[in-house]
Amino acid sequence: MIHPGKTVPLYPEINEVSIPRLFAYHRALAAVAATGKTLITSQGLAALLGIEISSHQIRKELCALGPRGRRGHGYAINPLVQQLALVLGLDHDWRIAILGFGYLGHAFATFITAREERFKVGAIFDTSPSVVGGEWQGIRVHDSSELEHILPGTSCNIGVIAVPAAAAQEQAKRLAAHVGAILNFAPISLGLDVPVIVRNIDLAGEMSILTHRLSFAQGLA
Amino acid sequence: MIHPGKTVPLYPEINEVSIPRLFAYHRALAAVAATGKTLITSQGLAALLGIEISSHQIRKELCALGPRGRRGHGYAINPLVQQLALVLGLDHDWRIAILGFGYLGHAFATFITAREERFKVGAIFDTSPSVVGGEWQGIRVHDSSELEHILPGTSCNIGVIAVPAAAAQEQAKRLAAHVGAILNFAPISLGLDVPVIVRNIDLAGEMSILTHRLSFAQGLA
DNA sequence: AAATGTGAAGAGGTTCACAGCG
DNA sequence: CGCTGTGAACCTCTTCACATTT
Repeated sequence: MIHPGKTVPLYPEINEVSIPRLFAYHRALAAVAATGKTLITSQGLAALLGIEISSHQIRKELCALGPRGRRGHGYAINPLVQQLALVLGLDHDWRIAILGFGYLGHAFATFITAREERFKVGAIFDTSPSVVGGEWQGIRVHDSSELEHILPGTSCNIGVIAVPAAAAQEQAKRLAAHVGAILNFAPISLGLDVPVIVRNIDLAGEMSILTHRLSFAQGLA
Repeated sequence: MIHPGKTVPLYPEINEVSIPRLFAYHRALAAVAATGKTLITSQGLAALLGIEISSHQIRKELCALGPRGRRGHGYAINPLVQQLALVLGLDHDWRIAILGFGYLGHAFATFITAREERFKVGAIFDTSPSVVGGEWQGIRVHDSSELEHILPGTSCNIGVIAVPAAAAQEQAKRLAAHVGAILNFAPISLGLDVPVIVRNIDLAGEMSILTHRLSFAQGLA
């Protein structure tokens, strides 16, 4: 049922865990569209993505965006790409503020801008004199003390915490006042009192999964 | 029931998602143990970790390792730390082979060795002449072509793929012949035919969660 | 009395079977 | 007939309530 007055469909019913998959669908479909193909089936898309995702799941997740397929034929690629871009917020650019421009910050900036053209780096901050004042892709690296001064003029709405753990808490607090979402690489839980969307990347935790499973595998042998 | 002859308890019933939390418990408890405390309750541990984990969950997960608490009192810290170390495989060192020593490989090496003393970098490979032949913490950076020659002598059992997407597939295949587990930062699904434990770090996917949720939040406003 | 240990209920996500359309 | 759309079963993980033990 569509409520009168509500013309923009929202998608709260999409599982958070499925978002990265939708992102993958979007990439794959955009690539296929570029070859001139206009129609694809859920099985065809599954084949494109490798063997890890079933056509069942693809259908379920695409259907959650609003039924768009033609039964017996498949999905028209172009509308689907546009729909996915809309749901993922990839119909416009995102400016990212990077806090901490050591190896990690640098790696992230390079990776993410190469990966998705909608992701731009809008501001870079660091505290090290050897980095501050330099440039990356024409973007000045500012001293972190200037954050409040610089950030409002950059229209960044996503921040990335790539500073050492000791500095993360304080810098995250200051960052949270200016962005709506934070990707955090620091191994601490940012105790933020402002409502901000936060994702933590737990690299040590990922490693511990590997060591646990390897230990268990060795125990079996 | 304990089977005769099986003296080492295995822990297949531990949820994979709980492993990073067990790792966090281990860290926090080890830190507390260093202060001289010998007893802690599930609530006390929850307080140490911040507000994100309930004492209920901590009890459930600790209990899955085998009941070790004293009702009415709490958990003896030292045995618990040892038990966690055993389950996580942190009772011995792990040697990590890093493929790709650009900014990401460098950042990962620095981060992970600082984070957990049991994680050591055992080998580093790259293809860039500007990096190959150099050293990091006394470890030589080898040319990737030497992988088969060097890796067997390093006793590395975990590999990290930090190379560009274009090179990831081929390098992962070669790596998989020598390690039991791989942490993959490349945005492709490594089609490996060897049985290897793989964890994929999907940074673009994490970003897409943020953009989706931000878009949705803006749609509400 | 105080905290653990644990079965049961609940929530979230995936897989399945098949109904529904083109 | 082919492929999508979808309710239901299923599985995994979290939360809860309370029995149990010191």
